[in-house]
Amino acid sequence: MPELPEVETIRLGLLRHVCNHRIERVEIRCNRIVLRPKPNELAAALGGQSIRGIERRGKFLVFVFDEYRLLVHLGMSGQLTYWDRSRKDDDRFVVTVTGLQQARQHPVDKHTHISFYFGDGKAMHYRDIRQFGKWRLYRVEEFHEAKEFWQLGPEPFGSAYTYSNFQERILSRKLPIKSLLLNQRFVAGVGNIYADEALFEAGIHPQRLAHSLSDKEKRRLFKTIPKVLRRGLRQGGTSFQNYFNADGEAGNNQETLRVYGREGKKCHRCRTAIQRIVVGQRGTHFCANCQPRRSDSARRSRRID
DNA sequence: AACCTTCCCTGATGGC
DNA sequence: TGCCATCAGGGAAGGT
Repeated sequence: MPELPEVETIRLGLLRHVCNHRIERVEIRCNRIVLRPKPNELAAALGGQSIRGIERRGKFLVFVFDEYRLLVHLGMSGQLTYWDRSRKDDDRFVVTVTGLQQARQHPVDKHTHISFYFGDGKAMHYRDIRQFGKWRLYRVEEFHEAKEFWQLGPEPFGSAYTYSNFQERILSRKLPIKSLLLNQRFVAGVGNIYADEALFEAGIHPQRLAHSLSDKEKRRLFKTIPKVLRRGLRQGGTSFQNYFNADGEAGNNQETLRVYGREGKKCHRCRTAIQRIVVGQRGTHFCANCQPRRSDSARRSRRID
């Protein structure tokens, strides 16, 4: 489940390896991955092109070519890794246990759907077990048609991420705050893990309706979103199942998580058992003591009563 | 418009 | 040991 920190980590790793590399040949083996234009057309377009840069917006990677922009969304289990003939493949790549395992570079297997071959024994492989990833190639002059990209909300580390805008767009929303956080048009790059973590840090119950948050709570949430994302980025991302960086190595952020994946374990802050519920069809983890169902102000007025 | 549900997919897991 | 049902989840599409 690559979210902003994972996608950014992959971007930085790939950039080191493939920037200004010329693609000699594109091999596309998938038949189900959402990919536009069709495989042979996409392969033909990118053959001979050089990767001028790699950018990121939310969970999208943008490969920059002279005449094209390639949007890649890794979905649930997409992996982009660099391959170099002079480095040894690692047959431990297929991971069955979560945690600290290292993947390293892997040979093409049945889940490796797309490969860029750069020549001289170098390549970039796209592997995607659940096939929820999406690839979309645009000519530069048609890139403005990429709705899913241009409709993204503000980048949490960018200048467009301001509190006045943030609170304004929460006001009228009557869905659980957790669901709003997962909406990429609200804030770009937040997924299930970091949504739970940000709500914990802000002390807000995930089922609280967005419009019911007090100004204090909104301010806390506004701050904790970039905070937990930055921490994830510093740790090289969260490796639970399928995330590995461009060199096939796991991240370390799973060890700093306060609630995600910690059902039944003790809250680091108050030692209450972490609970798991379902909100908007997504597994949601929280501490019932640190994240009360009632807002601060509601509890105050209740006390006055 | 906003919100909710269903669906896509494979591997891990647990019950029997 | 094996078989089968269930679960995980980002986001598009369809329904209310």
